[in-house]
Amino acid sequence: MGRKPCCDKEGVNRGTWSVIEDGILSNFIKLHGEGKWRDIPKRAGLNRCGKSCRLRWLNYLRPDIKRGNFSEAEEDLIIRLHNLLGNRWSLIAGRLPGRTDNEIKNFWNTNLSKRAHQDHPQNNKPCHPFTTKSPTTLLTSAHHQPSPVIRAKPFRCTKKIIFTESNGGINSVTRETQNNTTASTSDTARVDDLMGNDCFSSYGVIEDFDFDGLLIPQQVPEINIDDEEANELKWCDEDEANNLTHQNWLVGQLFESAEHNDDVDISFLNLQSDSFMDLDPSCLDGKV
DNA sequence: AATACATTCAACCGCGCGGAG
DNA sequence: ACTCCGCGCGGTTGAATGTAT
Repeated sequence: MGRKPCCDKEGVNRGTWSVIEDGILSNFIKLHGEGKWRDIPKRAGLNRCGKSCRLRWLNYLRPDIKRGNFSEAEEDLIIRLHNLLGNRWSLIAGRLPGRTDNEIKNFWNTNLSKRAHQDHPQNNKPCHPFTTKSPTTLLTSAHHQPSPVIRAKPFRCTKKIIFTESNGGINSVTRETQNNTTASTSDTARVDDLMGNDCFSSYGVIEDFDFDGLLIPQQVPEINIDDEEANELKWCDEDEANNLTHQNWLVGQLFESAEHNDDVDISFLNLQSDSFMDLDPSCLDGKV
């Protein structure tokens, strides 16, 4: 049985939206709100597909859309986030208020991807799949190939505590992520947790992982963490990080899975090259 | 001025996911 | 456990526009 089409394509307007159609859709959504996209064309009196209405509203008609050229700060953030997340445009757009995933995707494809290719011609591949190499191999190869892209993969952990810097003080945010926890977080929220509003400027400590000291002392020996902190992963701002390690390797990311709140993703951040590298899950088998 | 070619970006398309029943 | 449905996502297309010849 085939998939039911989103609408009857016969006799439905397609292509560029007219000013009148924009006005009808805007007014309808302002009055009745978003959602039920399949019903909106009929209710609003538009001869359009519901999907087309949704796209037009989200990408163009929403009042909070920011139009115009991307600033340097926005470009920089897009590049960093693309490094981290790959082609997950909706997630990237979630970090850029007023920008849509479609706009960012177009901007990347027409501008930034070319620049990235010029800067690192060997790294123009799309987001690579999660590797099965050993962590040691990963660390070694990452030094030679400084800009791999991570694909987040979940790891199970038992608990984490994150401290975030805010308004000059330290606010603590505690979350217990044990098996069968039902709390959920969006992808955007988890990126917020990890990156802060200023992208890598936050300071935090993540602790109580059942990693048995696997990661820090053995796989990232350059990091100055003593035995008592063997189960503690740190992430800091760049100045702090440069003071911490001669080779500028630092555990940089921990992702809470949106689907499984008891899982996290781990990657390493190379602060010299701003590149990320993920960790082979097999090394954690039986450890977590 | 006319034409060809390149670039941009709004819009479309198909697929996958999650919730409801 | 299964199907159906609505929604959102990422890849792709093609019309509009810009630039070169």
